This record gives sequence, C-alpha cells and structure tokens, in this order.
Amino acid sequence: MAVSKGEQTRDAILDRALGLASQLGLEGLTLGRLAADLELSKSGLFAHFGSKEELQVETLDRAAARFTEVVVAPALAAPRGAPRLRALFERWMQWPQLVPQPGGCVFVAAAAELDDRPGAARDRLVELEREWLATIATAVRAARTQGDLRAAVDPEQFAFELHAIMLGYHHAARLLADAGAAGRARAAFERLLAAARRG
Amino acid sequence: MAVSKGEQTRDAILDRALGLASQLGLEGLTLGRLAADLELSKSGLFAHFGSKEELQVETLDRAAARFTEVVVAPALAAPRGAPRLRALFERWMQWPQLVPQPGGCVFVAAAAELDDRPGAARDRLVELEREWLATIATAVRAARTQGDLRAAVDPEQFAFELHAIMLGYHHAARLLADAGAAGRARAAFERLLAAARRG
DNA sequence: ATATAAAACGACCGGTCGTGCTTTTCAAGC
DNA sequence: GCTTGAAAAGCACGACCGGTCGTTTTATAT
Repeated sequence: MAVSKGEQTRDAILDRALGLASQLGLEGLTLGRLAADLELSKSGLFAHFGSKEELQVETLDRAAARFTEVVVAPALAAPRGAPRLRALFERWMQWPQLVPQPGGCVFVAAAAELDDRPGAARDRLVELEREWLATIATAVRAARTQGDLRAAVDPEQFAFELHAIMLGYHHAARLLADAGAAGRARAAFERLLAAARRG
Repeated sequence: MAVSKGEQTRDAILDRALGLASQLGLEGLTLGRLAADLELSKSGLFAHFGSKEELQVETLDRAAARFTEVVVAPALAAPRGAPRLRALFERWMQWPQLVPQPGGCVFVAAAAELDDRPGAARDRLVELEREWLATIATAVRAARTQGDLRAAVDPEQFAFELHAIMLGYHHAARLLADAGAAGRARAAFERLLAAARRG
C-alpha cells in the first residue's frame, strides 16, 4: 500500500484540525473536540502527535501547504505583473472557502492568538507570515522589473499595504459581517496598484 | 465616602482584566488567573460579575472607555481636517502603551477570537468597532466639508483603508516584531491622505 | 459602639483539559 | 491461517476550568 493507514488518519486529522482551528483558534482547538468530530478516541488521536503544540505546528504546516496550492501556485500561473498581484489578492480573499475553513483565515486567527505566546507554534507562524510577505514582495519586484510598476516602488512597503488591506477585509467581512467588505477591499487594492503604476 | 469599597475593587479588577485580556485574549483571561494576579479569591472576584461573559463584556466596555480617553478625546482636540486624522492614527498606534495593554490592542485580539463565537461579548465588540469606524468617517467628513480633502472622497472607504493600515501595523509590530512597522504604517497613512487631498 | 449590609473567603461541584500507560483491534506478510 | 507490528481504544492522572455555597471578615451608617 502506498500510504499506510496511519498516514491516512493523520491526513484526515490535520484537515479537520485546520477547519476547526479556523473557527476556534489554535488554542480553542482541543483534542477532545477534534477526536469527537473525527469519531476517534482522544488517546487514539493523540498518539499521532507528541504534544498539543506539535499538533498546532503541524496544523499550521497543513494550512501553509493548502495555501500554496490554492493561492500561491495558481497566482504564479498568472502573467507576471499586475495580473499576478491581482490573482494573489483575489485568491487570498477566497481561500477560506477554497480549503475550506469555515471560520476564516487560520493565519489571521493564529496571529492574534500567538503574538504574545512564545513557543514553537508562534515561531512557525512568524516564519510562514514572513514567507507570505516575501512572496508578495517578489511579485512586486517582478512587476517592477518588467515595467508594470514604477521603479521607485518599494516592494516591502507595497507588500505591507496589500497585506493590510487583506487584514482589513477579513475584519470587515467576518467580524462586522459587512456585505460591502469585498468591494471596499478591491477599491483599496486598485488604488494601491494605480498609485504604484503612474507617478 | 464617594465610591464604595466594592466599586474600587471592581475598578481594579477591570483594569487588570484589560491588561490581561490584551495578552491572553478574552477567552484566555480566566477567573483563576485574574484572581491570583489581584491577590483575591476566585469567588470573591467572581461575586462582582454574574458570569464570565459579563466580565468579558465589561472588560470591553472598560477598554472602550479608556480608548475614548486616550485616543478619541485628545484627537478631537486637534484641529479639524488632516491634523485630526493624523492624531487619530498616531494615538491609535500608541494606545496599547498608554492604557497600558502589555499584549497589544485588546480589540484586535478580541476581533479574531470572537468573529465566529456568537454571544454578548461579540455583539458588544461589533458595536464598538462600528463606532470606531464611524468616528473615523466623521473626522473624514469634517475634513472634507472644510476643504481639507476632496469632495469625492468616500468617508467609509477612507475609514476602511485607515483601519486596515492600523491592523497591518499591529500585525507587523507585534507578531513579526518588525522594527520598521511604524515607519511603514506612517508611509501608508501619508499616501492615503495625499491621495485624498489632490486628484 | 453597635447593628447591618457589603465584600471577601475557602471548600467544593461537575466537567474538560492535555497527557501518559496499557490493552485491544486489525490489516499485512509469511 | 498464523504471526506480528502498527493503530486505535480504554482508562486514569493531575491540573484547571467556570460556577455555587455557607461562612467570616470588613466597611458603613446610626
């Protein structure tokens, strides 16, 4: 058999953990709840991980893998420049539905939870977030060198602002249940892009 | 005596609760931990509130009161227009230190926690966040009618984008520990303001 | 100084948490 | 068909959770 029974189960656990963590956060994700959802005993589930912290880290890794699949990789298939930036942005807005994460982006939830809680999970999250910012900055650089954006555009500043718009969208859409959130976010994105295009 | 002993204690509890909630979140803020911090018995503390949820709601209210004191009120003392907007922005960035909240803005932490958890605390938070966005929008409108900003500027859109920058700053400063976060946020703010000024 | 009301206490409830240790189930290789 | 090792279950643990209760201490008003 290509994949053992254990790996299958592990896979199912992490998928479910990702969905649950998006709703309850990494801390709110408890072994008992997760086991009940999977119709598994708590100890049977626990045996797959050395600790709760390891489960959290692996859940973040799973989220990152899915994120690459449904956001980064497809966006890199888009033409370099503005289209690629737009693809990154649009796919980011959709990605909680694509995975799926019923509770919104797990990274946003984890960011607020872990920003004051040192440990392996926090370290991993910081790493992943830095990678994501770097991915955006790289796309900006590509757009710049091919003349789509002005040479004076600061890729890191652009990445910061684009990421801020994403956070603003998440906040407005999920907490405030603002139906116009996507529209506002798109308007902000277009303004950001336009400013980076001309003077 | 003007204020009873009970009110004093209550006051001390809520101040400490606010600080703790900024680090641990509203859910992570436990009665036991809070009581231990205040050198109070858990039951003695609990007697001041009908339930944990009520404590959470009152903590949010306390946060809102402090926020008005250290952010909104002083900013409203600044001249209408761009200076007032800048004051709102700058004071927002400082307010976790002003209150103090060792763990960053309690509203940001609560937003991620509560966006999928229905209840009184969530309802109150949504209310407060809407008020905050409205406060920004009102300041934008004032700046607009006195000719500081273009007439075509959408106050709600401006508020959305300014708020997004704040969230981006909080993320970069607290989670990523990016020393340049404040600089990036200020640059984003100035760009937003400049775009709303001229065509 | 005393009566009364407010406030704080300590013990305890049922429940859930993460985490070990031991046993049973079960699928694969001979 | 039996063996064997992985996978899951069972069970128990200590800690802590929010919350209740009856009692004791402390503050307030007469």
